[in-house]
Amino acid sequence: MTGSDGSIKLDSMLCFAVYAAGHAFTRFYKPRLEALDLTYPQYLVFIVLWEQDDITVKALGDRLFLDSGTITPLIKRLEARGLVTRRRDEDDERQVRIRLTPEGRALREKAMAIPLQVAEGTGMTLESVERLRKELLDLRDQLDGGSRAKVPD
Amino acid sequence: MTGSDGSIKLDSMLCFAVYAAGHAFTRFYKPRLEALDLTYPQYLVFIVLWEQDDITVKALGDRLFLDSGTITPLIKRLEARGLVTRRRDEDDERQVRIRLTPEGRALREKAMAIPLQVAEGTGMTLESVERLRKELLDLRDQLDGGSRAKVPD
DNA sequence: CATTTTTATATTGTGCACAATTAAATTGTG
DNA sequence: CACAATTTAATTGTGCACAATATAAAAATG
Repeated sequence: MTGSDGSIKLDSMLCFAVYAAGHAFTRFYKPRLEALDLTYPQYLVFIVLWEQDDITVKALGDRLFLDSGTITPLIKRLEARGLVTRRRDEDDERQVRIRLTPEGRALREKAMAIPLQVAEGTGMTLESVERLRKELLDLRDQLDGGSRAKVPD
Repeated sequence: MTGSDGSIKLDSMLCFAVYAAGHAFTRFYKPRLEALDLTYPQYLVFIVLWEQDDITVKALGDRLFLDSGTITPLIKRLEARGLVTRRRDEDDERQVRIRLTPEGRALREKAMAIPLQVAEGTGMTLESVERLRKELLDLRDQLDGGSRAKVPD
């Protein structure tokens, strides 16, 4: 992270490598998501909804590590396009449940081609992808779990 | 990336691991950058400027993989706070050169403590940090270099 | 050397991302 | 049960991130 003189070196910083790789992924996805007319974060929301329909804003946020300030407007844009519906839970009116419309469900077919393109785009083997993914998962847990994980209060 | 039924699984996607780790880093840096009153992207700009002062907007963008649409307003905010100056290059008036003010240069002292905190925050050895960093660098190059690197036009 | 082409920066508009705040519903507690 | 504390979403405001476009300067071309 620092040179021998104590200076901070961009090229040796892990955070910058993560930051730049993230942008590269977004750029890579952009043309592939144009057929679906989705942004990358919107695509992630659909992946969650295709896995589990009828989910609350809270659960969606927990899954994607995003809060309502990000999710609410994103979902409203999808709702305006008729891809999802938003409805208050009848038993707990604090919660808003997100559901796929038939149109939103149908997007899944168009999306099926993308994972292969991404796999090819990374130029990595399935094994090295899996290893890297796991390392990043541990890193994330370390960074926002911190010491709490080891010493619970 | 996909399950045996062809479904897309968030938990097996490398892109999401990168995305989530990036947000975790930003969250991790936030309280540490409060003493400098800088955002994470602003901090990256200063790291470049501390390495090489008197740099053009273009060169800064190349270094951080950002375009003028991102950098120009960011720099203007730093200029408004008296941390940097912007001036057209005399020999090539298309270019704008960014320079540190004494105040901007002084921030470096306050920043020196951060790298160690981050190193501790990751909970990783220097070797594994370096290995992961390099893998992400290759991934980034693959993703936005693509096949062009091998077959130039 | 006039004209095209390229390069560098700025601007506008859209969409995240998140802190801080607000509002409403639910849960916990005396 | 009353009332405090917690939970869930939405809202407001700030700051990236980037596509598309505009503008001006410099370089390339015939």
